Amino acid sequence: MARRSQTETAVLGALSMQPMTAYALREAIRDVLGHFWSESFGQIYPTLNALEQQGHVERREGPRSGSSTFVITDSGTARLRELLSEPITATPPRNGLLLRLFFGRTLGVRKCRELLLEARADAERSLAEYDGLARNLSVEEAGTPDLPYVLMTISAGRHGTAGVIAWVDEALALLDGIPDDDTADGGGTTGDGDTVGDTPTNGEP
Amino acid sequence: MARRSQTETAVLGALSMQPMTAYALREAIRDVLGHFWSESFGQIYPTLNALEQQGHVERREGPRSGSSTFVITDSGTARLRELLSEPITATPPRNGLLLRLFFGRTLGVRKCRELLLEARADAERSLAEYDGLARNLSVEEAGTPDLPYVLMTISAGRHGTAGVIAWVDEALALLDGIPDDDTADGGGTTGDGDTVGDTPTNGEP
DNA sequence: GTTAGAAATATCTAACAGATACAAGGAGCC
DNA sequence: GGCTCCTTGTATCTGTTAGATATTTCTAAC
Repeated sequence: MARRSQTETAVLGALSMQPMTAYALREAIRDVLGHFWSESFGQIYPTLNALEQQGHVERREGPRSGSSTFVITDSGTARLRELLSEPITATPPRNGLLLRLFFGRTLGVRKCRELLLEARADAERSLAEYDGLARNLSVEEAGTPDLPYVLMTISAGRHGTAGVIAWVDEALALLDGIPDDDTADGGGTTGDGDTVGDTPTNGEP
Repeated sequence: MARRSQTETAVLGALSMQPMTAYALREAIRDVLGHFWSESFGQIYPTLNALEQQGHVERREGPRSGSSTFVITDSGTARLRELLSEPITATPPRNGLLLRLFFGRTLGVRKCRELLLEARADAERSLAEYDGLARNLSVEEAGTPDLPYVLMTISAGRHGTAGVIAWVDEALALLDGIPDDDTADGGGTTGDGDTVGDTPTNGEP
């Protein structure tokens, strides 16, 4: 049945926790699911209209004139259960950091090192964030039936990030084994323009 | 300058290693960069045409009539270096597994456990793949200047996958702490249809 | 020699991200 | 009061991308 809209699942899921306006929906998805999911306005509005037509959500009077709050219906809840049970559509990978490192010989050792250090700093920042979040929620939301599921997703983030940190250190060690002059930009302080232009690709007789 | 086509970078990068037809390009991207990058035909052909017009690649006689092999030019190499130096455009996260687990109370404990076990099986499979790949390349490509960079990207896959495995075990432990009857589908052996339809959402007096 | 499949080119649709435009109401400021 | 800025809120448009699909030619098996 071709390609399914993933947005539908996220929207129904968010509405299953609380009725909201489209705007609040985006905020909720960004703030709560943000570590592993994202939606844009361009998707949310058409999806809400479609869901309304199918009777999966209902439009109610919003907090101000011209605004509407959306409420999930029984058929919407059933639909959500259905969507959650569908096989996972894997999103094709697109890791800009790894793409740059793969062509690291063209990019140059120095820039690779910078990218790696930056990645580690990012990872350490979000690791602290995950830890704080988990600690807070465990206290504030203790006993909530959703808590273990939420903690699961946070744990996923934590482990992923820890993996990144471990990897960066290994990658930096690998980088240290490469002579600087083997690159397109061997650490020259001026931008570039001297060593650039050839890299004979191969020359083993 | 708004949103840049990431495809351009991957295409130029692949052509920087070897001249290829568009078809071979897709194959190479899938097989070599597949662990962290993906491209589709729908992107590759227009991108090649644009790159040709800009003089970054040249079209040569292909291996059969009507087919063409693309060769990167000097200006293309320079362009690649430029693109690699651009700031990384982060792809918005979209993890279908975590989305399902987050709404795990709606999905049901049993299905969550299935998803987690499946994820671990996948992870173990690709972990073995990464290890084998790293071992092979270290021998076969020993001394190639690109080797350390390739090993870096493989190491990233390894660490990420190892993180998934560690996480799954933690998540399964969390799941075990949830009583089965707290869910929408408490382990009934028949598909569904009996317990489905309400879930009073809360009922603690 | 005919057919099965791989190599190869090409296009179309739907999904999606991000930017942007716009309106209305509240908060602070002069 | 009038001004501006910020937040809430709705809505659309463009460019990017994934994946499906149609079509042709070459190769190899039968």
